[in-house]
Amino acid sequence: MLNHIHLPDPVEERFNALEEELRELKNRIRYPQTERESTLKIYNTFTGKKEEFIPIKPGEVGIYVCGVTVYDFCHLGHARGAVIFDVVRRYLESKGLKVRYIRNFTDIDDKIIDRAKKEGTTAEAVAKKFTDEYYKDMDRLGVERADVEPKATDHIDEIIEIVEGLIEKGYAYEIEGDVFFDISKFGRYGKLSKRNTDEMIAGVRVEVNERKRDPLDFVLWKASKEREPSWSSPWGPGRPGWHIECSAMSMKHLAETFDIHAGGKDLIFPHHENEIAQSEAYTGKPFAKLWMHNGFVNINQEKMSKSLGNFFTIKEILNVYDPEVVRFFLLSTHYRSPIDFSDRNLEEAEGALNRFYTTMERVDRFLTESAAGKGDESGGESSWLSDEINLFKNRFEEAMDDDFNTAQSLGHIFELLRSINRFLDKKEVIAEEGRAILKLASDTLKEKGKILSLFQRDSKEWVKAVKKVKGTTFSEEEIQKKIGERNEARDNKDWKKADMIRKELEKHGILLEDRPEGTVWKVKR
RNA sequence: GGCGGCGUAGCCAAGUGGAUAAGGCAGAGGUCUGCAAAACCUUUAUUCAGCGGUUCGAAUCCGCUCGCCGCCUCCA
Repeated sequence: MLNHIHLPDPVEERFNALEEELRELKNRIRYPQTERESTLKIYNTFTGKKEEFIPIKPGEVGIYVCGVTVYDFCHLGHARGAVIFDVVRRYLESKGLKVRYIRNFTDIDDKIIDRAKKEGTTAEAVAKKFTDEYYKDMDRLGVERADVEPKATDHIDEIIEIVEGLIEKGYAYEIEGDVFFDISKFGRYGKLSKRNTDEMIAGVRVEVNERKRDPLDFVLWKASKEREPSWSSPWGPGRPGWHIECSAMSMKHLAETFDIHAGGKDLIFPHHENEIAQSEAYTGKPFAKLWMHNGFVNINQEKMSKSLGNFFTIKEILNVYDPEVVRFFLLSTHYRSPIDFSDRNLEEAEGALNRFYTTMERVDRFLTESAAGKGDESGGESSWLSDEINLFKNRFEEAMDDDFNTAQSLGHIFELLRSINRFLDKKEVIAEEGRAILKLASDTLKEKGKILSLFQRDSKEWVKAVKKVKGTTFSEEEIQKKIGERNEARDNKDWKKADMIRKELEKHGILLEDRPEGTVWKVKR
C-alpha cells in the first residue's frame, strides 16, 4: 500500500551501485578497444582540477602562450614551455580542432633597456637580436611557428586604449606620468594564485613605492626617463608596464574571452594574476577560460634560472645533444612536474631514441628487402600485430587526452616497438602480409610521433646526426671502407683481424653490429 | 609567515579509489652470434616517505609527522 513512497535503503543503494559496476565491467569485456568517447581533460590552474575541455566555439580553439622577453639567449626552461605547448597545439589539431595559436614577444622592458645601455646599443636592436636567436633555437627544436607572433611595441595604441579605459572605469590612477592598477577595486584579485591580499601586504618582499595606493598595485604605464624608448600618451611620454601587453595582444588576436592561456608556473603570480585583473576590469567579461602552467626545469633539484645562474642555454645543450634528444627529454616527464636536467637524463633520452631508430632500421630493411623478393615463405600469423597497433592508437590517445600525458604516451610507443621487434624476430612471417602490417606499424608510429615532433627522421639520418653532434673523427666513407675490410676478414674467418678493426672503430666512437642482414654502424654514447 | 606542489624499484618515470603498480636505463639468466652488439624471452617494488583514519576496497581520499622544492622580487 505504501509502495509509492520510496525510502532510501542503504543495502539497496549499495546493491544498485554494484550492479552499475558490473554493467561497466561487462561492457569493458565486450567492447575492449572500440571507439572510446575521446574526452580531453586539461588541468586548469584556476580551478585546481582536471576539467573536460569544451571549446567556446565548437571545433575551434584559441590559445595564447606567454612567450619570452627578448633580452638574452633562451635557456632550457624556455625550451620546455615552447615544446610543451607546441605539443598541445599539435595534439589539438590532430583531434580535428581548428587551433588559433598566439605566442608573443615582449620586446620592451627594463631588462632590454638595461642591456641596451650596457652594450651601447638600442633596445630595439637588443630585441631584434634575441628574437632572431629565439627563432633559431626553436626551429632546431622542432617548435612550430605560432599563427600570430605579436610584439608589444606593435600594440602601443591598443595598450593605451585599455589603460585609458581602466582609468575611466575607476580601476586605475595616474601619478606623475605613471599609471597604476588599483587592486582594491578588483574584488577577485588573487583568485588564480590563491592568495589573499592582506597576507601579501604583510609579506616583506613586496616592493614599497610610496606613490602607490596599495603596495600590490602594479604599473600599467610607465613614464620614461630621458634617453629611454618612449611613446607619447595621454600621460606623457612613456612605455607599457609588464603584463598589459599580453592583455592587449590576446584580446586583439583572439577575443576578450578565449579558451586557453598558458605559460610557465612562475608566471602565475604576478603576471597572470595581473592580466586577469586588468583584462576583466576592462571588458567586464571573463578573460581566459583555462589556465595551463608548465613546471620548471631543475638542476640538482633547484629551479634553473637566470638569477641563480645555474642555467644552460639551448645552444650550449645543442652543441652536445641532438635536438631530438632534448625534445624527447623534455617530453619524458609530465609537463606539470619538475624535470631534472642532467647529462645522465639526456643520455637516457638519446638511448631511447637509439632504440626507436634501431627498430625502424630493421623495419625499413624488411620492407625494402622483402619487396625485392626475399623472405617470402608462407604461413605464420600476423594479425596479432595489427591488434597491437590498434591498441597502441587507443592508448596513445588516452594518454594524451589525460592532460597531455606525454610521458605515458612515450611509454606506449616503446610497448609497440617491442611488439614490432618480436614480430621481426619471427622467421615464419609472411612477406606480403607482414610487409603491409609493418608498414602500418611504422606509419602509425610516425603519425603519432608527429604530434610530439619526434621520430620523424630516417634511421640513417638519425645515426648521421648523432655522429655529427658527437664529433666522431671517421667519415662515413672511411667507416664503410673499414666495414668492407672487416667483412672480407670475416669471410676468411680471420677473426683476429676482424676484431681488431671493430676495436679500432670503437676507439673512435663507432660501434658495429653484425646483423643477419648485414653490418650496420652506430655512434657510441 | 602565507600559498602551492612533490616524495613510486639501483636510477629516470607513468599510474591519483577497484582487474596482474606502464615504459625506459642499469643488473641477472637464457635464445641468437665466430665472438660481440642489437633484438627477443625470463627475472628485478607483496608494495608506493612514515604513522593513523575513511572505505567492502587506498600508492590514489582525509589528518598528522618527516624530507625536498617552488611562488610571494625579474623569471618559462
